[in-house]
Amino acid sequence: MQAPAGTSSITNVAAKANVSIATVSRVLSGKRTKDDDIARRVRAAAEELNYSVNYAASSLRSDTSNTIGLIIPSATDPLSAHLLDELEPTIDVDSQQLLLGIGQTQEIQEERIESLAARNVDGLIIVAASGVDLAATLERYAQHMPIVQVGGRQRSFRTSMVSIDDNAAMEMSIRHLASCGARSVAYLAGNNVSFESAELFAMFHTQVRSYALFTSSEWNKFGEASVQRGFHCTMNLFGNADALDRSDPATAFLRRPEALVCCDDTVAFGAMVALDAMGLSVPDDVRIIGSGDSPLAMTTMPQLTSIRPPVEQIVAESLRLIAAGSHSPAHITLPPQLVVRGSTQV
Amino acid sequence: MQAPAGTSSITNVAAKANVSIATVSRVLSGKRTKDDDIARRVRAAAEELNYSVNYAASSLRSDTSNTIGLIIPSATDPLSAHLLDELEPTIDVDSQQLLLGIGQTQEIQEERIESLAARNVDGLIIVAASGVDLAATLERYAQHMPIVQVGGRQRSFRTSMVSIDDNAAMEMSIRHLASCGARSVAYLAGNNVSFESAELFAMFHTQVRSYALFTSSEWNKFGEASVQRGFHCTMNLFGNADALDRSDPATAFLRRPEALVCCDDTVAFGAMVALDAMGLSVPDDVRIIGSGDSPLAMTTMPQLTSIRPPVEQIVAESLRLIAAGSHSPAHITLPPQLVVRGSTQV
DNA sequence: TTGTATGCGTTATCAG
DNA sequence: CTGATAACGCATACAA
Repeated sequence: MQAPAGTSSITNVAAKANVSIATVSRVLSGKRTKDDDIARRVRAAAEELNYSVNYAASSLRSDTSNTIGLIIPSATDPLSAHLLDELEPTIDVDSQQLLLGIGQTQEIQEERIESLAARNVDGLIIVAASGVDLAATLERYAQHMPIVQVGGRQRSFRTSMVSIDDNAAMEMSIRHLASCGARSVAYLAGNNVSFESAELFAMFHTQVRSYALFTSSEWNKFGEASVQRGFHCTMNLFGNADALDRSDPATAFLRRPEALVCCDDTVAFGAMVALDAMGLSVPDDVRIIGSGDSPLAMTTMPQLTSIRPPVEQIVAESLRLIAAGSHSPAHITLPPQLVVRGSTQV
Repeated sequence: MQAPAGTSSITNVAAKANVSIATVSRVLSGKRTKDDDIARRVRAAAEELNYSVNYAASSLRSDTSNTIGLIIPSATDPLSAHLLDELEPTIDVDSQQLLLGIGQTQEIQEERIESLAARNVDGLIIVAASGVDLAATLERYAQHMPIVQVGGRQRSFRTSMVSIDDNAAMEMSIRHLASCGARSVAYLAGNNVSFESAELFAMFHTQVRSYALFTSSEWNKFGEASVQRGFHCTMNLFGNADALDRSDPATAFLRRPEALVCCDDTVAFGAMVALDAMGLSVPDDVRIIGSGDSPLAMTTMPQLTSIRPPVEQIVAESLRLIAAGSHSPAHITLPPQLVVRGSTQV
């Protein structure tokens, strides 16, 4: 029967191994290189007593909490959920732990930053909620702990930033659509309050021109990321085009898009439902690209081509920057991956 | 300019307020009732110095970490995500923090339990991954900290349990379908390796009989929770029934179900796509009920009726049990809610 | 009610 | 490399 953790302290281990507590501390924390009889005795004693360090004491003395903080807007936010799933197993290997804060608003996110800073986390990773600017608050803490912002645009020279290259994603998307034979394309863009959406909207037009595709100002709308929005936008786009098509099939692609770029997978789902309802075929009549690579993207018919955020690299880079400390902030931009599936290819 | 947290300790506050550190500690921790000049001076000094307690020291001294642990199988698991979003703001109000562990397998979940126990969390909430039995591991720690298991079936008299009354959900579902005019019903059940699925399968049949509905053993299948599974099962169920229907419309409901109960919303999504593809109408021809009340349930056409887990109550009860301590474990079963939407009602 | 003094378990320092 | 000891910041028993 094992003794429960917390029952025994370093003193018990020291006694059992016939060494001083200092030696036990050194052996178990790896600050002692040799692997002689003493080291073995200490490890054996610790094992037998089921000893594990008291983190409170360790943290108090060494001023490092073996804890990293993560702040996200919501666990139902796909990017945040993926980050969580990727981050947790990655950090736990070297016996660190994850302290989580969740908040959608500027006020709550700032509150969480302060809470986690008060906990003396060894590093802080933040996914800012849409429309929230944390630069001022973060700068106040940047000298005391490494801070990594994931996504977003606010630039600070005191905090690190790991962001996703959405422009590259747009380029990849348009290039792919062109190579699939699409001659015209529409963009169901994100919410227009955000600067990012506007920038992507411009990038869309740049790339469309660059690949000599056609688009129309009437096709491209800002809006929320929901299935319903995708459905309604698509119904409006294609709803009364059928009659026109018959007039001249050769120029039909000028009256309705042969491809849809969606700001989000859910929008793409709605679009696919609408196209199905109108008897249009994906990908033969219309090619569709989503964004986020949600698990559901693989479960539609056909499966949805989607932009996958580089979560593994984001996590790896964030942890690297945190390990590097707060005195070497860096701004890193990572390209996402275009996962090609049936919605753009036969 | 505010001084960053962690710069000043209780000693600084005591000096500035002209009192002893003991008094500061008592005032700030609320163990001193009066609100006289001393209390005001202390609070003012703390505010001015932007003081916040050193949790490591506090934890070491008082043997309580002001931290509660949560272990979930994955952040992309809908129930876990909802739990996170509900739990985090609820606990943070009294300045506790959330330590998160994620693991899909027995081994990893046990590892997380041990890690969090070593961190001396004030309480542990666990969503066991499907097919994982943590009873043995949990019992080892149950005397040292309050443990609440959410969902699942393993019963232990040392740990608390808050579970969802799936049987009640099934009863509500079948009753609702009967009241909507369905005469026959099929069940796209969950994975058959789990005891819960088998029990629910039995409950389905009991309720179907109780409401005098018809079902067929060929209709009801175990399977995974995915859109594709829902799609294929539904295609098989209805695919070749059209020809038969014309033979005798009065008994058509014996050859194909007029309602579908799905173990998961994703399965229901797949079923809706399949029905749409076959030209069958929801809810006129077939009524559909999902489970989980995922955000996407509101974005289908028509919107999906679904079983919503009582997340708010789960969180409230879990925290109550943790506050009550480890010496009063309880088993609580909470009824879910049937959210009626367009997929079962016109 | 207030202040003084002790100890929580660990790591850092320093002398051997 | 090892051991003895100080110090981390706080909460609390105890004395005033």
